[in-house]
Amino acid sequence: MDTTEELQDFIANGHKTFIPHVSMDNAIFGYHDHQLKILLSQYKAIEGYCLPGGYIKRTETLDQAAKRIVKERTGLDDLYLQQYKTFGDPGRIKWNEMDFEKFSEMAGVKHIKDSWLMDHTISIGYYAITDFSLVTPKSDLSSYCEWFNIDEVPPLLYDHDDMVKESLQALRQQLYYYPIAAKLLPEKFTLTEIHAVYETILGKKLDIRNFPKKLVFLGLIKKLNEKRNIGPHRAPYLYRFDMKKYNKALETGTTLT
Amino acid sequence: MDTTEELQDFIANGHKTFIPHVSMDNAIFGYHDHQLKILLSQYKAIEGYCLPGGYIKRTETLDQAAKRIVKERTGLDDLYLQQYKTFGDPGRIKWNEMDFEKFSEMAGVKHIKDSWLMDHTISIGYYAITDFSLVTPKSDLSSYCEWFNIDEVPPLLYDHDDMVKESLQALRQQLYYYPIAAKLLPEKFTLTEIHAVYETILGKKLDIRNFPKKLVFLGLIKKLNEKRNIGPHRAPYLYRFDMKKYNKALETGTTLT
DNA sequence: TTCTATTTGGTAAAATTTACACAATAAAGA
DNA sequence: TCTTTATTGTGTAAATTTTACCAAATAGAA
Repeated sequence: MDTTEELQDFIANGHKTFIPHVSMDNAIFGYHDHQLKILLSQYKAIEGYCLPGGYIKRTETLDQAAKRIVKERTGLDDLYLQQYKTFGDPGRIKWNEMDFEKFSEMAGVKHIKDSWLMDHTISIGYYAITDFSLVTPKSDLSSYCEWFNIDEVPPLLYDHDDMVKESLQALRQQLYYYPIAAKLLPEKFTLTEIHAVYETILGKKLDIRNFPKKLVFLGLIKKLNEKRNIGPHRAPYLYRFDMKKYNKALETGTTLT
Repeated sequence: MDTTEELQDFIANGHKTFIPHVSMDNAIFGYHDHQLKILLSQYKAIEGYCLPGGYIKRTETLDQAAKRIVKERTGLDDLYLQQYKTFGDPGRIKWNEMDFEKFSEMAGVKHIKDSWLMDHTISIGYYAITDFSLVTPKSDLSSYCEWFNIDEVPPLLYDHDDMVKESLQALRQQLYYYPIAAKLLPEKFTLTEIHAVYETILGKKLDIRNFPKKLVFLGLIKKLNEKRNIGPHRAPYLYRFDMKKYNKALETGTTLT
């Protein structure tokens, strides 16, 4: 939403387009060159950071909603997306009087408290991950948006600390099963690059010599007959993901380490 | 709900107590003596089976809601409960004219279609598991409830086939990490008994001699200085779960097979 | 006392994971 | 052209874990 009119219409009539009482908050992770970040947004009316979120259209699937909301913030279409948990404890959103006042003022709407937005709302959690160098976070009328290093995330509003913790846990687990790294690397990549993806996301060291063995043995990545010349030293071979093998491994349940 | 009055009040005023647009459907699994079953319910007004479900009170947490809904059907308090996925695709619930008519008639309410119940509703999925020999399924005014063998589940209404599939998958995965078997066995049990739990839930054979090794090695179960005399053959030792070790294993991420 | 049915302990083989060292080589600089 | 530098590629032995089995132990029935 970029104009006050749109926002006012959303407050007055959004419940006709969107499912009331149900929201979606997305943990959008970004990886690039040994760094893991997460996208946080800050409402202009309310002090503090939270995960970027939105509402679900009555006509779209949950996956579509997640994709749309993530695209609104990142401009990207092709990220790895996964539902991980739904949050709905009573009192998960706590606004004080000043929050209401500021929001009322910002939106130019009087009876905010009576709005469909202010009734008890659960939140479906998705996480996403992409290369953050491809993204210019998009702010809108009511919030700024910005990347934070994963170990420099400030305390967040509502139950969003939980969300970050649980989504990161889900991401780390699923890195072993799903071709997540494929969305974070160019089509052809070196072993050093994919090694860095795993080390950074998992937050621990992995032996560079042993790391590729199983990946190659299972056929999940394939060595190409090409090298990349990147400096005064031996040139690394390039590799590529084999999605067919990955899907087969998913079915049979074979897993890395 | 056991009376027509209660049902009518629920239809007219339920949205004040419960969160509208949000429901909960529970895959309640039952294990006993090599058998895995699931609890299905059949509306009296509507043809076909589905998972037992309910709505979430505005004052309770999601876990509390799941516990309450499961208790309504099983009478039990102490089952293993876990959220696994939320479902919310448009058109997930399809009622035809006859369904509306029958339900109207059963409830004695005219304008069912205008009710809060009939608006687009998402469903939070929990699964539960317990010993089915402890349970007498409770039916109520609008539905019967009954155990089905897991491999004899008929096609279900709505998106509930998906729910069974995904919840079973989650159960099987989590059996490796969480002390689920502890809720399915007496406090003291034999290796043969716990072996049967794993084989039955996972749906595959596990070598009886190798099976206990890791469980015992990790200290998750502890051998007692007691035997149980059950027939004309060597008496098996009894074992007990060590919950402290289990929780420690959960934190450090050690896993079975 | 013998027999039956089941449990238990143990061990060798196979598979997987871990630890670790040095040769190969692209290109920058002399 | 040769040397130097920084990184990548390959291989193997050791340690650990998993798998596949056999034979002894034993409670109670016959």
